[in-house]
Amino acid sequence: MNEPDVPPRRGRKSEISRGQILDAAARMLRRQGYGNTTLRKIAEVAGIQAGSIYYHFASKDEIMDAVLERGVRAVYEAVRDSLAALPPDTPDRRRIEVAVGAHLEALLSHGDYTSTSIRTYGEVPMAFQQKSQPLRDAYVVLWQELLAGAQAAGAIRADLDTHVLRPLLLGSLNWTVEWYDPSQRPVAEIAAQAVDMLFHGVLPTEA
Amino acid sequence: MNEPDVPPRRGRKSEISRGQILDAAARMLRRQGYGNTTLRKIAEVAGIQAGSIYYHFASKDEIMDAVLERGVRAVYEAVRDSLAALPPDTPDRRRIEVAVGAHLEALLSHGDYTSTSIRTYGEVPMAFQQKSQPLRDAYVVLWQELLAGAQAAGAIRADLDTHVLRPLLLGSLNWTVEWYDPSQRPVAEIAAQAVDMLFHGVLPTEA
DNA sequence: AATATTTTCTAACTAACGTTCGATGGAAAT
DNA sequence: ATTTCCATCGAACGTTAGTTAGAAAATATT
Repeated sequence: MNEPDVPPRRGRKSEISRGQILDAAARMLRRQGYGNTTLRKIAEVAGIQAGSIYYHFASKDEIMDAVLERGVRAVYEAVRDSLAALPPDTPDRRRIEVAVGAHLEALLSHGDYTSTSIRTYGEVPMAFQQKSQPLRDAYVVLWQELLAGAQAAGAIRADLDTHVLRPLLLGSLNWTVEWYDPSQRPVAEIAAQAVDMLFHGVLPTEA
Repeated sequence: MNEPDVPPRRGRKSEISRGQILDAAARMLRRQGYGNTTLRKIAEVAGIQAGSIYYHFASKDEIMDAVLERGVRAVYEAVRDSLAALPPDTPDRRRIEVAVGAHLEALLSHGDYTSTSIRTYGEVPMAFQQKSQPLRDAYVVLWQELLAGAQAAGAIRADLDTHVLRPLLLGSLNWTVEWYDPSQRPVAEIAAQAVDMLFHGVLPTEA
């Protein structure tokens, strides 16, 4: 019904169910949070029986792990790749602009995984916050180097602390998952105004 | 301990326990999220038995309600009062600066209630998101009027959409509950840089 | 067509949840 | 000293959570 046109020759239907379980889990996590997401509801959304989940995953935690990791990875790779695709001599301002756009686009257009990895991360047991921690750290480093590099090159004011600038900026972007409404504005418009404010501030240009 | 100086004559020890239960709930909610916060753990932290909670609250939901509402109210009133305390002729820039400072101060210094009302709101059942919704709406209106008024007075660039500016700004501030570390910097320093960035942007002042 | 393998279902188990309620201790009032 | 009322305890209830295991169905292999 919703399989790709070329069904895998040898016995891998399992992948399809596994994907549906993850999709259902990501959607439920995003909407109802960790506390109200039960295996039975996930199974219902995925169209199978609760017990059947255990053929694909060893535990509920393993599902959470998979969803969270996939979310962070999607954002991380989107930003990293969009930066890597730029010509080597791209000015720092442009690189920041691209990174902001890629981050927001991945967050808001790329399904439930990314939103969930932002919204749900703070409320899951520490035990499997740690599983995706290396990726999260790598992502922070990516931004930190981008901003610190820009500052060293003179593209960002020298009197700002990039260790404050970075979380303030990323917080502003991350929080969009709580309020952004696709029916109101395109993502690009949010990104454009965010970059505009970041660069020039909100005060009118004066004498 | 935290009562008014005139202890109630007749039998009001109940208030103390009630406060301890709320404190415990707020702390647990902040650290472990809604899903992993159980009545038995709250009772344990509060130093009483699980069943005893029901002498003070009718249900778990009532506790959540109380914690959430108290959190939003603290932030709302802190910002509202700090604005009301300003002289009537205070320029818009200064008013925004004060509001940002009050919001951050309430969020980061005022205990677990405010942080929880930010972090946990998105993951509780809609049924009692609605209880604190009026207050939340009022707070949004407060900011919206502050910013729109400033823009009308020419203190904010006319080409910015305050309906995008507001959530971007508040998101940046709200996200601090995820990363701010009191042992690193005072809150005022974060507030100062946030306002600086908001007003002037991060680009160097050029010719 | 028969067999072997992969996937799902059904039904149950245990633990923990929110909640209830009668018994119990201690402080205030008589 | 006795009574009254407030606050807590302790043990239990019904429900639902995550999880398990053997039977059954679906699919692939020969």
